[in-house]
Amino acid sequence: MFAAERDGVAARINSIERAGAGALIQTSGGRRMRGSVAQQLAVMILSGELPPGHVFPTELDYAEQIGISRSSLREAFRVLSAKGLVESRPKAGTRVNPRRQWSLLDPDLLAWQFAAEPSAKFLRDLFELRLTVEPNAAAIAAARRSDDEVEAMRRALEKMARHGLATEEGRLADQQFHMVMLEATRNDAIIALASSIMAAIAWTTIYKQRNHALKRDPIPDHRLLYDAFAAGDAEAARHAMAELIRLALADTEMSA
Amino acid sequence: MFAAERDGVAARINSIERAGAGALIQTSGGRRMRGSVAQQLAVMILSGELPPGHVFPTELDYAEQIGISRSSLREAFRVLSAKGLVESRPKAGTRVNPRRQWSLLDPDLLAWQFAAEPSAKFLRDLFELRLTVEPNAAAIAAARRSDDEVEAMRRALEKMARHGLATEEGRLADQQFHMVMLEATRNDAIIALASSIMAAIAWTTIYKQRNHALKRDPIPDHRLLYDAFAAGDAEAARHAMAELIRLALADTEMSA
DNA sequence: GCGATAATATTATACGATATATTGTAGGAC
DNA sequence: GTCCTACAATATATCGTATAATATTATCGC
Repeated sequence: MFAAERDGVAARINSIERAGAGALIQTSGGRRMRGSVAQQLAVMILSGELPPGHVFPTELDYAEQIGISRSSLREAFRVLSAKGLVESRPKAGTRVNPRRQWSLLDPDLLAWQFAAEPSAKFLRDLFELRLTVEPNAAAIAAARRSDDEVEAMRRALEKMARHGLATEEGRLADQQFHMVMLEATRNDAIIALASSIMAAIAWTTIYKQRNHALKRDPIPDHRLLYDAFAAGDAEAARHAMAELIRLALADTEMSA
Repeated sequence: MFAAERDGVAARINSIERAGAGALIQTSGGRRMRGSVAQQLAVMILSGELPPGHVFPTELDYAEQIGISRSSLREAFRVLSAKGLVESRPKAGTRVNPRRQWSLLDPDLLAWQFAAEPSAKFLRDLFELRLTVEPNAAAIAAARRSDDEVEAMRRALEKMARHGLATEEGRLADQQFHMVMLEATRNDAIIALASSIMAAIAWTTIYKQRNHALKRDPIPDHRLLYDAFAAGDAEAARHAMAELIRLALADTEMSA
């Protein structure tokens, strides 16, 4: 009832990557309570405004400074700490961790990165990781898929072709297409990784697409992948997925 | 000063995967404060004792029930929420999320999984992910490595050969060997992923090895990988890394 | 100058009170 | 009879303060 009122795109992405990560995502919509401290702090850290080694003021001071209670600030710090961004120690204060300890692939961190215009370098890194993981995942999936999954992908592909990626329904079908394939790997680790990266990258592709619509027709790549998947041809699936990702990368770079 | 007093192995692993993830890890050493609620709850959820959909008692009741303050319980819930394990909503209470929303690759979650004897299925999934990611990472690294990194890996390999994997120093050198290679990829996303998985898997291999020491000599595999890396031969590096992981998998399965 | 010890600042935890949001229910309109 | 609207109950969200634990820092003694 209220989710539908929000920006459809943002709401959907959120629901894909995490049906609701507590108060933080909820407030990211814009209005609602005045919290969202964790997100704001995270963005400041990720953007480099608060560099590694930076020590925050004491909890009491900082809470007053940003106008929230100490309890709320502490809970925000706990969230950031859980994602490896900061670390709190008695007497020493709370400080920003070195980048190496950040959980960069955490769904929330990914979302927050993209909320603050990710660096081109990081985007390339993500695509390189996709190019590393997903073709192999497609090969595994093709070898293990069930007939039900083939059918589910066929339906998703059909819906995608009917609506096109310019519509909400079409993009949803696209996500479903990839999600079914991921689940066919029967590998929870791969599913967790690929789904969050995909959701994060969907952010950019979608919001870039607002300016100038995608010219290329994405259906042929997907159909090739589907055919390999349906045939259970692992190598063909690997190749088709790699090609699909390369095209997606080219699309985002072209529009950058 | 205090870290050295703890169990060397556990302390090192912790420091590798995250130099100190707040109070939670600290308490996992055994003593210290009576918190560690987040870890205990996480283990219960990961082990299936608290299945998805389970709703916790109200914060007031539950805090009293487990003997901590409501503030502490809330902070613990925030940590779990940040990792996608639970979700809290006014009036509805705090409930366990469906597995699909768990951040399985989070360093802490991995550590906690392994603390509670991970399922064989999950271990296989992780190795399959490693087999997907790391060979390609090795290939990328070989293409981009600097001479300094070759030198650093040579030293690590040498130290590893001198001490053997039965010693603390030898295992540390092993970790360094792999870490240098990962950093040579220049890809933050790949580094974040592979390092946390490696750290998690080191848990099992180490503690299994306490029972019956590893018979196989790991140096030859590593030397092959090093040679490919030093020569900048991407394909050879890919192949060597895949072989190395397969052997590691065979070791853990043999001892299982 | 160095080491042990005490002082101190800051986080960690605890507790009670208030604000706020969501859900479930009841009531009314069509 | 079904749907929508308004309201109330309840649980989380936030707040403010007090106490305990602890790591750093400084001081004192050797």
